[in-house]
Amino acid sequence: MKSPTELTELFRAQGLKVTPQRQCIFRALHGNDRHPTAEAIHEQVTAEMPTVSLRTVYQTLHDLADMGELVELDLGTGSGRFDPNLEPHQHVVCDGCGRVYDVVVDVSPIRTPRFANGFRVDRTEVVFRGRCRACSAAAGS
Amino acid sequence: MKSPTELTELFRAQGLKVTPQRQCIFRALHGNDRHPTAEAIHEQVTAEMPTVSLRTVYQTLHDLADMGELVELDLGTGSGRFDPNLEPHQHVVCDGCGRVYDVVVDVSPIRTPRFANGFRVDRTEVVFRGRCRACSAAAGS
DNA sequence: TTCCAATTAACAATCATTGAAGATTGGTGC
DNA sequence: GCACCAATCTTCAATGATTGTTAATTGGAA
Repeated sequence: MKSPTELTELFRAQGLKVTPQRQCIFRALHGNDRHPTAEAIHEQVTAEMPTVSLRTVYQTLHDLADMGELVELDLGTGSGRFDPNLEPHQHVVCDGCGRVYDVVVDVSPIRTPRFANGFRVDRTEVVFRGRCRACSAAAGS
Repeated sequence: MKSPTELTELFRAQGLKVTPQRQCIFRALHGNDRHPTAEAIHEQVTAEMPTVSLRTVYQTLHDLADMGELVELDLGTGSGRFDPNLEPHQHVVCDGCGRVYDVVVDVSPIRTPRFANGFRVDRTEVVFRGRCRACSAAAGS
């Protein structure tokens, strides 16, 4: 994702308004590697601007995703997550607490299958699932 | 997933009751490679037994998943899906219609990363996303 | 046939997300 | 600076998937 300053310019260039709410959301996302949910961003934003609605957060998050500045993730943790990291990378998901971490692994050795039925593969996702140390200890086993 | 007959024995052996509802659900799942949602199974089941509730379908599906006879999938298509195919395989998901297909690809060349933070990886999922022929045509591009 | 724990159906409730509508406000043009 | 209008905001209702609760029903062992 671009920096808040660059996003401001980008929004203006597209005829979109740069509201204080949006700027606050930009800041909450910038450099955020926690794969936040809309709810998480909303909490962070309302700490600074208590009146911002969850609806506005969803709206802006989707706007950014549509512009390609964010990637929306559905990793089966119950709610959508937003990733400002646009570099090629994979995700590690804890089955216990749902936390998501980044990893960079070379997935090029996976040969993309070709399908007789004309399915066109756009992208290959690799997800590593397991338990973080804390959840591993908590769950026993 | 085991056959309906084997599941009947398995349930009895575990002190669980084998009701007509459950047997009907077993049959709906047996050999089903469509990665059905609970809703889809419910439709199939009510065609035969109109009074079976969606709640019962969810319950039985989760019971089977807990017993390891089904794998619950969350592929970001809006609702959970259930896969009776217990062989190692991967999924192909259409971004347009949400349909899910199976593929077998060798994922062994992916080296499971080791983490300094003690994260223990249990399994590696590979998902191919794109569009089936019909959705590809419909979306243009 | 009896009996009880397991199961069921019905219904309310939850959670994440989206739709709608009226009030507010960036920011361009004067 | 000021007016104006489309873009944006908040509020609140609605949706869809899933789960909790409870009272009634029913497998299947004794």
